[in-house]
Amino acid sequence: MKLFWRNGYQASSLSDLLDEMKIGRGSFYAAFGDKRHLYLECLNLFAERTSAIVQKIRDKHPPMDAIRYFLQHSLNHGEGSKAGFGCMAVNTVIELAGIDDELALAASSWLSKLQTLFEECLCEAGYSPARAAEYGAYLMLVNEGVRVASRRKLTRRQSLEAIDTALRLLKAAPR
Amino acid sequence: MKLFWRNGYQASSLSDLLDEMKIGRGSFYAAFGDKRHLYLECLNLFAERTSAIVQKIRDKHPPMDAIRYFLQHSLNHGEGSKAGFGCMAVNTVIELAGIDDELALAASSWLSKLQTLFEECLCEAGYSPARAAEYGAYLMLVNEGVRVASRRKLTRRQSLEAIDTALRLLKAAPR
DNA sequence: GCAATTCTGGACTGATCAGTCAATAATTAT
DNA sequence: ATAATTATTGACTGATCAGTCCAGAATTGC
Repeated sequence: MKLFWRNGYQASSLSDLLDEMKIGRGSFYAAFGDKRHLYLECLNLFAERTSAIVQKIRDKHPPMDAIRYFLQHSLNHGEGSKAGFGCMAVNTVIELAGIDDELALAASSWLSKLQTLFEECLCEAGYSPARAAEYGAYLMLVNEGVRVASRRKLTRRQSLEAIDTALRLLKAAPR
Repeated sequence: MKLFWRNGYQASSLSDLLDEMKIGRGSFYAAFGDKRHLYLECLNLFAERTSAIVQKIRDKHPPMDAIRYFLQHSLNHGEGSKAGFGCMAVNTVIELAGIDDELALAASSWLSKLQTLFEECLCEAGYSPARAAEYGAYLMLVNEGVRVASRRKLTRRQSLEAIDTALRLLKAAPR
């Protein structure tokens, strides 16, 4: 999953995957079907893991803080070394839209689900359902932007400041 | 350029390019060097064309309107059929970061230049230099988000509304 | 402890890839 | 008109790709 996440679908050759997994070709095809099928599984795993992260953050923090922490998560260059990977769903949409629409759609659908999680946080924070829907879409835009930005060679500070601005503007808006 | 823009670098095979350009292999290599070199040229062409679009819009509209029109541009499914292509620079950063850092950096640099154009508009609209810098970064985040969103199968309406929200929040902020 | 079953690795296949090159066609110069 | 130059083509190369398959290793059931 990490390899696909970092390098994308096409740039991850089967040999690369085998090296990373330390298994032989036969085992791979016996266990996972084919490259594409594994990618789909990894995409689902990414979605599950990310959902779990959101849940964990929501359990510990008030909803608006949770949104901030989620947007900031995995921007640190230390933790698990996933900085610079971006979001696997965003990466998939960009790389595979028009190339493999089924995979791109799966990724896009997960993003829609994440957007509803944003909406839930907003509702919980006292926003009206209509406003929650509107600002949920806004936060998805911000999220997509953050994940693109995290693949560029920008300082962590720059990313954090942009998130800060986006959330400060949101806070100033009526609930 | 259109083929690279729509399909990305890796998914555009040389045969695809030759079919699109309607030339033979030898002519291609005589004229463009190699696939990678052509991609870089296309990236530069994309940057030039986009700069020209920004200039054109700025000439016709007050600065804040110009920003809105730029963010909305090529979201229409009629005009030149570039809807769903996203931004070639964003696509390049996502696809090629870690794969071909030189190309990814070229794309990222152009995005930085675009960000300064946003800043110029903001200054022109009466924002202080400090605020213009901050909101320029914010607008780049929004831009990146919009270009990701435009590769998903969302309705044009959804994209426009998210842009609307992002700009309304900005307008409400102090200059 | 032995046999049946499952798992594993790596040689192999055909397809496709980017890039080369020499023969040919088109153009330009004289 | 003819020679020199330039442009174009598509067959060719070696590399790499995803996916197959079978022999041998490990595991399981009895």
